[in-house]
Order: sequence, then C-alpha cells, then structure tokens
Amino acid sequence: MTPEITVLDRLLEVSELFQKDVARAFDGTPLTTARVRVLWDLVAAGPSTQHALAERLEVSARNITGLVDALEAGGYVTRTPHPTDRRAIIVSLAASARQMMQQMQADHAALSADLLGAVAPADRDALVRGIEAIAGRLRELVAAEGEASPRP
Amino acid sequence: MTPEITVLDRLLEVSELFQKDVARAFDGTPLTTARVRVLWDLVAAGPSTQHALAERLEVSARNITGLVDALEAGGYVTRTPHPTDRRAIIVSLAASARQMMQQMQADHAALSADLLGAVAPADRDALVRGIEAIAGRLRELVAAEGEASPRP
DNA sequence: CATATTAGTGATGATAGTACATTGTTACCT
DNA sequence: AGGTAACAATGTACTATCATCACTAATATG
Repeated sequence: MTPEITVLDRLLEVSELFQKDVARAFDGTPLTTARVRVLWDLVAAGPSTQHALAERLEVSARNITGLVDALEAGGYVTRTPHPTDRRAIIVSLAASARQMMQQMQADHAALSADLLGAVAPADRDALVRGIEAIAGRLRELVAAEGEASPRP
Repeated sequence: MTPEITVLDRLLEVSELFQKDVARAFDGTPLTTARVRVLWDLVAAGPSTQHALAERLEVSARNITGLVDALEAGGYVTRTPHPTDRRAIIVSLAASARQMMQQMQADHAALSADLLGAVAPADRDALVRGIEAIAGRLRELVAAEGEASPRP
C-alpha cells in the first residue's frame, strides 16, 4: 500500500498495456517482436549490413538471416549488394515499411498526447521530469548490472 | 522534440528496461514469460483449476496443460485433485515458488523506492498522480478497443 | 598466399501456440 | 432411474518462431 509499490505497479501495468497494444497492432501481419526490433533498428541506424544488425541486436548472424528472410518475404526490407564489399549485403527499409514506421510514430505521438491529456495540467511538468529521472536511473542500474557480469 | 513524444518514449524505454531486467532474472531457470504469467496469476488468484487459468490468461486449456507440465517438472507448482469435481485438477504454488514470488515482490518494492529516490522530492506527488492518471486512461483505451472488436 | 570476415545452409532444439480426438466425470432432463 | 449433453484434462499432431552450432562459398586484407 505504500506509494513506492504503487508507482512501480503502475509502471508495470503501463508497460504491459503498451505491449498488448503493440502486439495487437501487428496482429494479422507476419510481424513479430523480433522482426519489429530489426525494423526499429533500421529506422534508427539506416541501411545496414546483416553483420551490423546482428551486433547491435546482440543475436547470432544466422538468426539475422532468418529474420531478414521473413521481412524480405513480407516486403518490409530489401537486400542490395554492398557497393564496395561484394561479400556484404545492405538491408534497407522498403518505402512502405518506412511509411508504416512513421505512421506508428505518429500514432505514438497521438497516444502520448492523449495520455498526457489525462494528467492534471499542474502535474504535467513534474511528471515529465519524474519519468525522465526514473528512466535515467533505470538506465544507470541496467548499465551497472551489465558491467558486473559482462558477456563471456 | 515535443514533450509529448518524450513522455511516451521514456515510458517505452522504462518498459523495455523492465522487461530486460525480468528476463535476466529468470536466466538459467526453466522460467519463461508465459510460465511466469501462470505463476503471477496463481499468486493473485490462489490455487486454481487449469480451466480457470486458461480463461484468465486467455489461452487454450491445452496450452495450460503444457505450461503447468513444465512448472510442475521444475517444482514450481503442484497438481492436486479437486475436492469435489473429480474431472478437475487444482494447481497450487509450491512453497518455494511462493517464497520466490515474495522475494521478487520485495525486490520490486526496493527497486521502486530506488527509482522514486531519483525523482526530485517536490515532483513525487505529482508524478504518482500523473502515472496513476496515465494508467487509468490507458486501461480505458484498451478496454474500449476490446469492446470495439470482441473476440469471435 | 594465408587468414579473417560476410553471408548463407543445414540441422537441431526449445517454446508457445493451435485443432482435433479421447477419456473419464458431472449435470441435467425426461 | 437412465440417457445424453456438457465439461476438464490430456494425447496426438501440427505450425511457427526464435535461437543455437557447424559448415561452405565467396571475398577482403595484410
């Protein structure tokens, strides 16, 4: 019943509801969490080799091959040869996928505005600062944990 | 750059970090997201028939059989006959699992306190109210969506 | 030329989910 | 009662995803 527990519980609930919402958005498409991760990475990092994807997403190259296979089959990404390294392949977002991701971001912005609208105006600034602080602290903690037990 | 986008982005980041943290906690155990969902449900609802579990978690009864099989093999739950209905089976948390879940809740509480400690004291009340409001609004939205397209 | 790198293949395994059929049990209805 | 329908759990079978390792083919690099 302490406010501390309530805060975390609410955050967890929010996180769960988000997840459910995202999952529902991709219902009926061949998109899954792992595949969307690839798409987001491409949005953030731009066209990349599969090796680069594997490193950033921290999965095996073999796994990336499979994920890109599925995304390519669905028309979400294209494979083009690397201009100078003939071993490598560049994975790029297809135009439609880029549009979809933009739409998704727009939806997120709309949802964000909606959610913020539910907050009392006087509380908004403090809320934003507070979430920022929590995110920062959490980032710190995760980073520290990662250091404590580095991957072998 | 608008604050609205920032809020949602931070919330998503927080939710992702949480997920990562939880996943890491279960590394090396046979526990997975789906199985832990069962455990949480048992914590919340107490000993239940598999049918009840299936309904609350919204998966097929057959699926529950498999999840409970794995949890039982790992010693997390026990199956006992239903006292009056000989068709049914009661799934209960094993003592060790109950303890583990309590520990997890304690860890959550500690983490919550830590995170709240990172927030400026003057912002805390507003933050709590704000998150509460956001969670409420989000719950509303998800419920409305569920109504709009009821399962067939 | 020797070695490291990039991608792809094949094989394998664990998980999560489904549908369908089966078995035993309960509940209801005549 | 007795018959029938609904129900709980499970066996079988299947699909899809995500992940790994081991290996091959091409290409870069020093």
